[in-house]
Amino acid sequence: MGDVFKALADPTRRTILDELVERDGQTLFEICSRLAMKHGLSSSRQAISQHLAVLEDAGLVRARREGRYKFHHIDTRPIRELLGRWTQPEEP
Amino acid sequence: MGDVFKALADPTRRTILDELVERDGQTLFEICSRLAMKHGLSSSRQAISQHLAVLEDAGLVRARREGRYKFHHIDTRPIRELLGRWTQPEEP
DNA sequence: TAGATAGGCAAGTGTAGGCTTGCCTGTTGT
DNA sequence: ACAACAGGCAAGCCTACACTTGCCTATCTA
Repeated sequence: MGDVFKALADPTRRTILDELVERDGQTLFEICSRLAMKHGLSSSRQAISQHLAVLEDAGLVRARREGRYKFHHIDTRPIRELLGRWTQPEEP
Repeated sequence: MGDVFKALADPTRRTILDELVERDGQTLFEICSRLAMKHGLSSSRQAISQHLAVLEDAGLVRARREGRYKFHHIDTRPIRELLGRWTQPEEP
C-alpha cells in the first residue's frame, strides 16, 4: 500500500488529486497541461509522471492503459480509511 | 497553520499522535519513555522535541506550560478539516 | 544553595525525495 | 515504413528534513 501520508505530503500531488476530482480519468499530458493552465504549476512531464507513480503506489490513483494512452483514476478510499485513526472516538 | 500533511507524513509523529489519543496531556519525557516501551522506538529526547514542535506548528498539538512541565494536548480538528478535501461529494 | 530535573537552542551530518537530463520503448496516423 | 505522439527508465543534482551533539536556561527538591 505504500505510505498514503507521504503521498499526500507534497503540494503538487495534492493538486493532482484536486484535478482528478474535478475531471477523472485524465492522461499524463492532460494533467500536465491543466496543472500549468489552471494552477500555474510549471512542472515537467517527468516530474508529474513520478508524482503519479507515488500516488499509484499509495493506492490513491489507479491507472488503466488503453493503446498509447494511460488514464488515471482517483481512489479516495485510502483517505477515508485513514480519517478514523485519530478521530474515531469523537463526535463533533 | 504550517503544513498538516507534512506533519502527518512522518511515522514517528503519527505514533506520537496515537500516544496522545490514548493518554492526552503528556510531557516530553512521558512521551519519550512510552514510545520506547510500547512502540519500541528508540528516538532521543531532542528528536521527539523537534517532532512535537512540528506537530505544534501544524496545529495538531497544543502545549500548556506549568512550572517546569509542559503538557501536550492533541487537537484533531485540522485533520477533520483536511480530509474532506477530496471526499466531500461521496457517500460510501 | 547545590544538584537534579524538564526542557530549549543551535550547529553539523547524512539520507531521502523532488526535479532534471538524456535516451529508450510502444502506439498511432499519413 | 516513418515520423509524431504518449509514456517509461535510469543516473545525477540539490534541497529539505530527521537526527545527533553539545551546551544552555528555568524550576523543583534535598
